Amino acid sequence: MADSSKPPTKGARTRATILRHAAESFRRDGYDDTTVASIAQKIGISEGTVFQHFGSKSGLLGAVMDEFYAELHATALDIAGSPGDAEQRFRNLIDAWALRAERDWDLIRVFTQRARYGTDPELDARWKEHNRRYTRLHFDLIEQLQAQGVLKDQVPPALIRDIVFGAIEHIALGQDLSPHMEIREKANQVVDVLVAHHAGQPPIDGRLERIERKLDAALGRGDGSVKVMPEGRTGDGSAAERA
Amino acid sequence: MADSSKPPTKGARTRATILRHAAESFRRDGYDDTTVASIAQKIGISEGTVFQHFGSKSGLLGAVMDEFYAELHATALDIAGSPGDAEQRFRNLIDAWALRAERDWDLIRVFTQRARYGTDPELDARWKEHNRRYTRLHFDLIEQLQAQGVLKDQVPPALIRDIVFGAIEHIALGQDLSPHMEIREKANQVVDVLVAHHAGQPPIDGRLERIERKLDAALGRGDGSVKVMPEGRTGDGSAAERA
Amino acid sequence: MADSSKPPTKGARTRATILRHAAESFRRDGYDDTTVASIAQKIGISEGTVFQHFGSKSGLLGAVMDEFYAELHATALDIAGSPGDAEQRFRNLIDAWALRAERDWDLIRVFTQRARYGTDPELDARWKEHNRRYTRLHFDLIEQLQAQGVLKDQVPPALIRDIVFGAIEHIALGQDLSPHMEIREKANQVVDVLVAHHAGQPPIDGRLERIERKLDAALGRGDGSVKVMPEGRTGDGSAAERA
Amino acid sequence: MADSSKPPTKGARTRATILRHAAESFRRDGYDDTTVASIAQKIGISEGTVFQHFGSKSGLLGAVMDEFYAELHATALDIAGSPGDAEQRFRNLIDAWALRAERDWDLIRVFTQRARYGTDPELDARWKEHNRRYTRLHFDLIEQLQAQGVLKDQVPPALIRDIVFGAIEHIALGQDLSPHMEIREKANQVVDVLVAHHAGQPPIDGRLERIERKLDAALGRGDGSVKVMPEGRTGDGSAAERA
DNA sequence: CATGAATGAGAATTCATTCAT
DNA sequence: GATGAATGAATTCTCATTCAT
Repeated sequence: MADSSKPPTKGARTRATILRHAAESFRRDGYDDTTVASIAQKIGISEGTVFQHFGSKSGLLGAVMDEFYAELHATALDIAGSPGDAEQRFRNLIDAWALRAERDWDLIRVFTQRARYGTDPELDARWKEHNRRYTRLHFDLIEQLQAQGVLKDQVPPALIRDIVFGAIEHIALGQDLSPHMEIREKANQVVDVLVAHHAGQPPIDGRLERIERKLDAALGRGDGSVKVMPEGRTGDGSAAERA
Repeated sequence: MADSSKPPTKGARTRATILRHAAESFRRDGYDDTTVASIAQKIGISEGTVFQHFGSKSGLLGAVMDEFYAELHATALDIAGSPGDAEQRFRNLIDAWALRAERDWDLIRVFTQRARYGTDPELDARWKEHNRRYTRLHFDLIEQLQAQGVLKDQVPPALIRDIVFGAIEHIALGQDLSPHMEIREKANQVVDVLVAHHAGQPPIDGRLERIERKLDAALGRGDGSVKVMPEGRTGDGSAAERA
Repeated sequence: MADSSKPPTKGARTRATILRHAAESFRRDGYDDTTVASIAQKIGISEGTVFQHFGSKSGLLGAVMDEFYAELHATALDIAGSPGDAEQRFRNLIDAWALRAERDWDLIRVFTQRARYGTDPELDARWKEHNRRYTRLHFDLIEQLQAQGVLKDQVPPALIRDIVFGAIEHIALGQDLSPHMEIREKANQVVDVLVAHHAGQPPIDGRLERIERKLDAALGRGDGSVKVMPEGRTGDGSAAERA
Repeated sequence: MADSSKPPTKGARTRATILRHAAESFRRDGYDDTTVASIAQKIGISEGTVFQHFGSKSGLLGAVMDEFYAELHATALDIAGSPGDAEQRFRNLIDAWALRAERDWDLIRVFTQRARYGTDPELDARWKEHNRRYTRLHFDLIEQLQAQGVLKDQVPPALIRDIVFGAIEHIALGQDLSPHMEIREKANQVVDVLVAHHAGQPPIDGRLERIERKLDAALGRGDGSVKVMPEGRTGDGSAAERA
């Protein structure tokens, strides 16, 4: 998608300029209240030029979408390919999306309205394609995490994806227009809910601590054995029982 | 919600007819591709009449929305007020919504596109109001369930709501146009994910209680720390044990 | 087509006004150089009103065409139904068309260009229907005349129609823009060509008569051989004569 | 007409290619629905190139027309210059045109619509010039045939031309889109109608013969003054009679 | 010769909406 | 309550055409 050759044709530069201004306008005014004329005028080119490059207004939105997802996907690829903890990479992936939603929700909102909730099949198909590619990265990680027991493995990966993305969207939508959205934070919480060892354990943890303290008190001991549940639904406790 | 007066004025009947056809048209063609003229024509009335009754096209959509939510809320009220298990009532509530989504997604889609993703503040406000009223029922139950330990209580109720509804929407959107949508089934799975005793804890809980009781007994104490999960299907095992 | 009820609705009056001005504009500027805007403006109505009444620009042309043919057909019906000589009625019919072509060729030219030579199937169908109805009158007379021997009966009626109308069109086209077109005269000649006893004979006939009379006088004879060709191919008599 | 120089310049080849595709497109889609862009694209050249060669879209149509008439005229010249019967040559000429109409009516239709019924004076002038040159051949033959008595000589040659071509056009137009058009056959019938000895003259002939016989008898002579219609299938009888 | 980019001037529509009757 | 007529503003999109390179 990025042309690595140095000299951008005049056409390519025009194209990029249009794209930039179009995105801005869609963000600010929404799709319906953006007119091709206004974009062209602001750039100082002819209206026809826009149509020559993008064919139609919705084609223009499509191109803006392409660019958005190209960038998003590149970032996501970096994260997914980074070394280290699968869970962390998954969290980073989600966080990257949440960050994006925080920063550019107005644009995402337009994509969503026109492509997914709209009636333009072409645009919808285009969005779906982007999404498939993008979500595949998550999918892979989800499966890995399920294998590791970090994510519950009886939940279909697609459902986990729906929960994460659906919830984030709902959250973003709820905070409509607020300047300081806390989407990232909430997105993180959503992941917490799904990650097994976080999944409501705190209370258990609390109780475990209490119990441990009682035990310690009763037995006169005091070590750090409480970080039980390293992987999730561990039969571990049974070991204690057995004892 | 239901007009208890018996003789529906001629005007009222016209109004109802318009509403019915408008809903149908919105469902089938979406908002933009529905014209007031086409609705009027199909009914055989004048375009002006529609405006007489609803003021504007978006007012008409608003009215369709009102009707939809009136019915939805009535159903929800019934469920919420039904006797029995809070969890079951919660599940029924969610299921009712999922059922609705399965049956009438095309209409919900229009509401969402125009009210939530759209730029009409009035319509959005109207939707928000309906949603608030509707979601309150869930909210209450969520809080109850958290108190009962069925739902993790460290997760803010609003987040749980966002997860449930967001996920369902995502699912519905994904199954676009498919005749046999499995929204209900998936919605149920979403709830499962959120309900604590499915989250891997049950075994732990049972053990914890046992352990704590034993300890208390051993230590000669008897506080109420165990009142956790009064409804949870977990206490059971312990009861058997106690016996 | 003509509404016999007296009070023309306001709508009907508007419609008629549009029609009148549209015809004028099509005549003067042709189809392409006529804009709906200019028509509306000249009348002092909104552009939208024109579209409300006629749906589209080509629908407007269609309506103009309808009116043209309605009038034409009415006239033709009168002529066809008038008492007297079939040949005369046929000639009058053709003459009426030629007169029309002389007076309103600019409009007919537009019909022809758009409906018959154009690419709008709807318009073409509309024209064809009018033409069918109109030409049927000629057809009937042609058949009658063939039965009477006035028109050669070995020529298919449709061909006679094609010759007459085709030739007139060709003539009209050739005299393009000339103010004093002699279409009627030429149309008459075309019919002469087709009518057997006129088929070029008149001048010859005159001479022949003269010659024959002189000869008879010179030879001292005096039979009735001059009533030649009262109906058509009368040469027969000569056989009798010979005898 | 044909470029006798052997090595066609690259430019010339491009020109020819454009011409060929343009003709094809005009035929298939008509003038309005043909875009210069589509032609260029199909050939794989730039839009500008087309304008380089033909100056304008209507210039392109003009060039296509030139080519068409060049070929047509060449054929016609051959026929007109062929040895033998004038009537036969006339018939062949008409037949060649009818054949052309059968084969390439879609293109002729475009010429007619744009040049003769259209509003482009330049194109019309161009067409008229071609037509003049082409029709002159017919004209000459018509006059010859009239002198020979094959065609009625009191009918102006121009009218005969209008009848023939007008009728053929009408016929072609009527058979719209039909795959097996019988234009040639009908065109032949049209000529039959015009050729004297078919046109009801036999009776006149009969009388002329009679008269001549009377004269001969009266004057005691017996020359070949009957040389009228040397080609006509009629003179014969008289010869036989004379014998 | 050829090109690719830019243009620009419409022009036809569409439709929600108003209002007198 | 209902209607029919009129509105009118706003917008997308089309394409032949030009021109610098």
